[in-house]
Amino acid sequence: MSRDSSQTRTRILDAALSLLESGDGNGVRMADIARQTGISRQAVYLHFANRAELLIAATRHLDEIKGVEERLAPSRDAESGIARLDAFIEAWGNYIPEIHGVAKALLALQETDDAAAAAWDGRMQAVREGCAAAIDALAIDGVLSPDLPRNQATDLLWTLLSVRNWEQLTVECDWPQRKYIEATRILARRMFVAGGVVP
Amino acid sequence: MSRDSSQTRTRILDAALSLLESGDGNGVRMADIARQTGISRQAVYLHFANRAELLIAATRHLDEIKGVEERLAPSRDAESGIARLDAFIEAWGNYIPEIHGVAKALLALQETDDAAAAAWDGRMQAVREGCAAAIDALAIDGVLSPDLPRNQATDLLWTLLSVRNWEQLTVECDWPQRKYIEATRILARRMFVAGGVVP
DNA sequence: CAGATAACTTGACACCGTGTCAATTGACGC
DNA sequence: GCGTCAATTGACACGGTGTCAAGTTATCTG
Repeated sequence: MSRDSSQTRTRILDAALSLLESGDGNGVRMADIARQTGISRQAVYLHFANRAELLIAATRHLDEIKGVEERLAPSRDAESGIARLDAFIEAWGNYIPEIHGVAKALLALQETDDAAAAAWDGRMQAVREGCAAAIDALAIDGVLSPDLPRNQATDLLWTLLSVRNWEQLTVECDWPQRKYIEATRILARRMFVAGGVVP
Repeated sequence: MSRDSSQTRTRILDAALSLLESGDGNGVRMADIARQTGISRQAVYLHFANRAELLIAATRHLDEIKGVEERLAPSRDAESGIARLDAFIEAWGNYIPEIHGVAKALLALQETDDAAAAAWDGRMQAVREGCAAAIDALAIDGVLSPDLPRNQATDLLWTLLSVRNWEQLTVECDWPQRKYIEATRILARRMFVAGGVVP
């Protein structure tokens, strides 16, 4: 079974991910991925039509490996709205560093490639739904800050939790991951919870 | 004086800016800029060593045209810390849309080009200083939220005011500019002002 | 066992955008 | 007239993506 197509496919994806995670993420060429996989550059094109498609598949592959779904379960099971907000921030905020390499590559591709833009957009919409659910949970509890319409609050939370913001605070400003989570949680509480309760 | 070098230089910069402002900002090639200027592609290279240098010069040129300094004056002249924070958010927040095209191009270049990265970093450090001054003004007034060290508060405000966040809220979420300013101001107040006063 | 099938290889090539080089033109001042 | 300098034309190298064609090798099937 050394000639199994789907096996080579996952080998390519694994190779791509390892290169994207280590390294800057931007300088990963098709030839690099091929070399890392141990096949010819052209063979990569037998499995993926182009670079964008490969990167998109890589993010899906990464999600499977990392298990996003299970990570988000606690936030869905939270009892109160505030607990849900906290759990979501914690789950997503701690997920970002693990996907950062791939995210950055996809983010860079976004400007020039429609497929990549669509793929990234899809993933971000999923995050947005998580934000919306958290905001809704606050609203149901009656603790959502009254001056903010739900969808606006969702937009804001979503923006707050962007990969770029994580990048700026941890990479640029050298914050440890814990502090990032802490600050984001406080910021969200003060912004979205009526009365601005601080833990 | 039709053969004045510096005059052609500014014509190139003007052309580059007009292309960057309209259009996506990313798909602006050297040939496009040359055509828009009305000269040959090679002539552009007589004035700028490479694309990065041209874009950097374009941002400086833009700052001159738009007059950043004058815009920031009100925030420096503010009486109270809170007034200063508000004025700074307003000044910078309303400046972003005007520089957005160039900013985006420079931001995209950042990953691959060191000079572009340095140029962008320089501008962002200037913004950071504005943030630091606003936070300091709050601290002097004794109204800075006590659980936040000054430099951390500065990092946070700086992140809040990033071009990416503006982009996400206005372009992605379709917020009108006014609402962006409003929400950012509220967010900043609740986060940084002790007691979380809302205007 | 023959032969089809599919994965993969090698090598060449087109395309695009950046940047470089050389030879030439034309306006200007001295 | 001569040098200078902006600018032009045209060619070309480079790097990265994507394509194409021909050949190899292993596995399944009749």
